[in-house]
Order: sequence, then C-alpha cells, then structure tokens
Amino acid sequence: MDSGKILSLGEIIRQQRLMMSLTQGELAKKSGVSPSHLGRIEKGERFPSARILRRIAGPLGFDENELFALAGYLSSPSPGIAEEGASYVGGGRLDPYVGKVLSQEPVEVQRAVIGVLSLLKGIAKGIPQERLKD
Amino acid sequence: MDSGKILSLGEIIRQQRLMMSLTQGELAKKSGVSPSHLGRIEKGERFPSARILRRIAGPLGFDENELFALAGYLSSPSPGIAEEGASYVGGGRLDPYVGKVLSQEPVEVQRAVIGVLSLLKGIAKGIPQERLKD
DNA sequence: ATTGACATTTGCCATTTGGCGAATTATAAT
DNA sequence: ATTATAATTCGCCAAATGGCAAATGTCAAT
Repeated sequence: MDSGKILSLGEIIRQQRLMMSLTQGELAKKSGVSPSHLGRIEKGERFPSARILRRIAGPLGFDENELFALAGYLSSPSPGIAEEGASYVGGGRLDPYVGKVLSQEPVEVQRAVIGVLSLLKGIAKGIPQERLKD
Repeated sequence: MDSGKILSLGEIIRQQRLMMSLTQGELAKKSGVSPSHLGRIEKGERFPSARILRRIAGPLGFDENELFALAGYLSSPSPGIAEEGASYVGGGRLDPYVGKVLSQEPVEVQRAVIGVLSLLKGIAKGIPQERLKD
C-alpha cells in the first residue's frame, strides 16, 4: 500500500478489518453483511449504503459518525456543532417550562401537539394583519 | 392527523417542509432532489438514502445527525439535543424532533403549545374510552 | 362555467446495491 | 508433488433508489 496515497473508503475498511485480525467471513458473521458484498466494497466495486455502514461500524471498531463522515454521508463532526448553534438562531432556545411540560407526555402526544401547531400556523397565515389586532 | 399514531419519516419530512412553508418544488430546488422523489418519500413509497437525507437536511432545518437518527441510519441522536433534553427531565423525555421544531419558534408560540396540549387533554377527557380505541 | 399557473402524483426505466451460489485463489498439512 | 480447507472473487439477478416527463389535482381569476 502506497503511504502517500489517499485511501478510498474500501481501502480504509479493508485496512481496519486486517487491523482487527478479521477475515471477510468473520466480519460477515459479526455484521450480518455477506462476504461477497464486503469483498466488493473493499475492492471499490460497490459503495456501501448507510444501512451496511451501520452494521459494520461496530465490529470494525468505528464510531458510526466517523464512518459516515468517511463515506461522505455526514459532514465532518465539528462543523456539525457549528450548525447546531446556527439552528437555534430564530427562536434561540427552547422555553424550559414548555420543555418540561412536554417531556412528561408520551412521544405520540408530543408529536401530535406539533401537528396541531403546524395546522394552526397554516390557519393563522390566512388571517389578515388587521384582524390579528382585534 | 391521527394523534395516536407515530409519525413515519416521510410524515416528519412533510410536516417539517410545511413548517418551513416550502412546496415540494421549492425544496427540490434548494436540495437538488427531484420533486417526484420528494413526493414519494413523503408518501412512504420510497425510503431516502443517506445521500438524499444529507441534501434535504439543511433546507429543512434538520441537523444531519438528527435526521439520520430519525431514519434509523444512526443509532444515537444528536448529543447536543440529547443533553438539552436531559436538562428538562421531569420524569419523561422530550422527543428530539419536537424540541427542535419548538426551539425554532418564538417564545409566544412555544408557550401556546401548552394551551394546545391542555385542549387536547380536555378533548380526550370528553371522549369515552371506547371511542379513543377507534 | 373556463382558463392558466402552480403543486403533486404517476408511469417508466436506468442505475446501484446486496445476497446466493459457484468458481477461483491461497494456505497448510502430508 | 497432492489434497483439503479456508478465503476471496465472480456471475447473476432481485429489489430498491432516484430522476425525467407526462398526467392529474388544486386554486385563483375571469
């Protein structure tokens, strides 16, 4: 292997598998992915889907986010944190009281509430601004 | 919308799109994903690959990790939101999606949600238990 | 009612993924 | 050298994804 060469995902996966002293067959057993598919992934003949990546991450000792980033499915983690900050620009933060009240409800109810809110927003859109002042 | 039903990924995506006041065509332009594919995803006729999720996450205001977790591609939700969720633990857990949607709203709207919740509870009280099972 | 613009859905098909089973290669034992 | 076993690769095809173009639905204006 050429040390100056950027490794493809398949090469990284093969390298890591060998580091873990696993054959393709053993990794297949541990991950539930077929040996032939693993071989093709390593050779670059197939590109693994997210479902496959998730299955091989554990046995290969990868963090899922890391492997998804290597595959190009996720942006690199540190910009993600920046984005997270940006995603709160509008309202900023969640009202603590609202969060507390909702967290005591089942998930179905929490999401139902969001559905109703969405509906109300749609309806509120159709109300002229003058009427809103009444 | 059936309040007793867990939302599918497609339903979440549609809901979020409507929350952002986007048509499928507008989201298509912003994300580079075809309108027909978006429609099928929302209707549950197709399941989005990781590549598609990555492209729609930004325009829909999702954190990538969060959307991947909703799709079942990643096992852990976004750590940031999980931490925030933990700080509101009053006995339950706040759904990450719900927390995200609400944190984008002004505080007045967030607190209006409590009224909506009370309303739903009041309505549920007035419905005989047999009717709730339908 | 019709018409036009816009939004959504559907038909179709090219491409890609993923697994079964067979073929080939590699390795160890004799 | 041969033989047996393990490991990897290859042929093939079903299933799923994703986009183009057409069809259908919705809504507002006339």
